[in-house]
Amino acid sequence: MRRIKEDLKKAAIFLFTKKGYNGTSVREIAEKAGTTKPCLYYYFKSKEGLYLSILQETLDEFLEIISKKYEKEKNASEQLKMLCFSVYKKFKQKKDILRLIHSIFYGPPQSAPSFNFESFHRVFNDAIREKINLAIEKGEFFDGDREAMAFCIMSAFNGVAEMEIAFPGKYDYEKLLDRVLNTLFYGFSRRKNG
Amino acid sequence: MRRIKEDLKKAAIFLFTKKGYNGTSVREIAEKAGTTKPCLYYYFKSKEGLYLSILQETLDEFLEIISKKYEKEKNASEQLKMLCFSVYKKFKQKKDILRLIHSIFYGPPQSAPSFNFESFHRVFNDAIREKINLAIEKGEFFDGDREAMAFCIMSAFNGVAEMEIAFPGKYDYEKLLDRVLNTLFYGFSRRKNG
DNA sequence: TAATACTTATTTACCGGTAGGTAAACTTTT
DNA sequence: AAAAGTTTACCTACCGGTAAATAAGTATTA
Repeated sequence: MRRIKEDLKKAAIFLFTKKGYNGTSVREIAEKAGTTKPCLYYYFKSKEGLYLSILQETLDEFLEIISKKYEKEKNASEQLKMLCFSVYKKFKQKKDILRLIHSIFYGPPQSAPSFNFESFHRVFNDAIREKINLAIEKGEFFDGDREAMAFCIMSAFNGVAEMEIAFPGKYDYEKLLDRVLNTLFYGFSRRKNG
Repeated sequence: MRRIKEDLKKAAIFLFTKKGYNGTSVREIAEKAGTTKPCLYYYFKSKEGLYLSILQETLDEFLEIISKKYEKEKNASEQLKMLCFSVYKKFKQKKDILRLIHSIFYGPPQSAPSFNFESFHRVFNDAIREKINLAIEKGEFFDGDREAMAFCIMSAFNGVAEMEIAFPGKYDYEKLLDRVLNTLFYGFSRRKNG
């Protein structure tokens, strides 16, 4: 009964993530959902409305994960790792949508209705920065260019996620993320000499 | 006289990079080039043909840059830096097309005709790996997880490029790249203790 | 040199198909 | 019967692609 709205959303996710926004027609979506086009317009104002509601929902889920504190671990670097792995876990859950979001965010400006993803970057970056500050305070990391350190960590995370999107199943990406973070953290660790 | 083919290609680049492949119609391209649609089909077999020729041309330019040896600098880490900055310089020249390529590569599989960009990643990664091997041989870097080190460098580079695409003009990205590489190289440098 | 024949380049006019979107009728639930 | 949900049938606009006519350049011949 009240199933159709969910079915439409699922069908839209499936098709948008497979063929992109412009490459997917509302007819296809309706058909895949086992209903008809006007019904889609009944529940969502437009193709754009359906699309934006999917993006917003996904963004919110991520912001929630990132906003947690991860203070159970004692070491700051372990807290940082927990943060990254939690976001990564969510990423794996929502891989297809994230692929879509990624390509829209970095893609041609008018290739899809515009949506502001900036908060994801800002919030994630802030969370990483906070843990880095803590790590430096606690003497785990050397006191260097904190912005650059945060950038390295975020980029490395992003790199693993992108690899997984581009070459799914080719590596054990969870292990890769672990190795890469270990390498970074070791590099950032306080030196005894020069 | 023989100007039209070039004009078509330029118009196509402008529109594809602004609106994506699916979002751009051949009519628009022809119009912007100051000619007509069948003329486009005269020079290029299809919309897809025009598109692929643009991508291939760009990929080739990058492969050429990456394949250089950068052996003028004495330090391995400086050679590595030169490699990154050379690729970055090319990136800035071709920013719009790279944005398009990026979003296709990481985007939904059927959002545009398929094109194999993998060689870019492989070749760039190999070039970085080679310099890392050299840096370790020469005692500049500690002897650690080389794959992870290469991954960090490539991801950092990628991160700067993506930032520049997403937030153009917001930072001095050349300086950011320098800072980030310095931070990584310092982290990878051989320690006297611990 | 001027008319010819041939090739290349470009246009007009059109094709079938599908895009996003909607009016209005019909069916089901309350 | 009123409200909510769903469908049929349709709209206009545009899509990628092409046939056929035409224009422009070039080589050949008289």
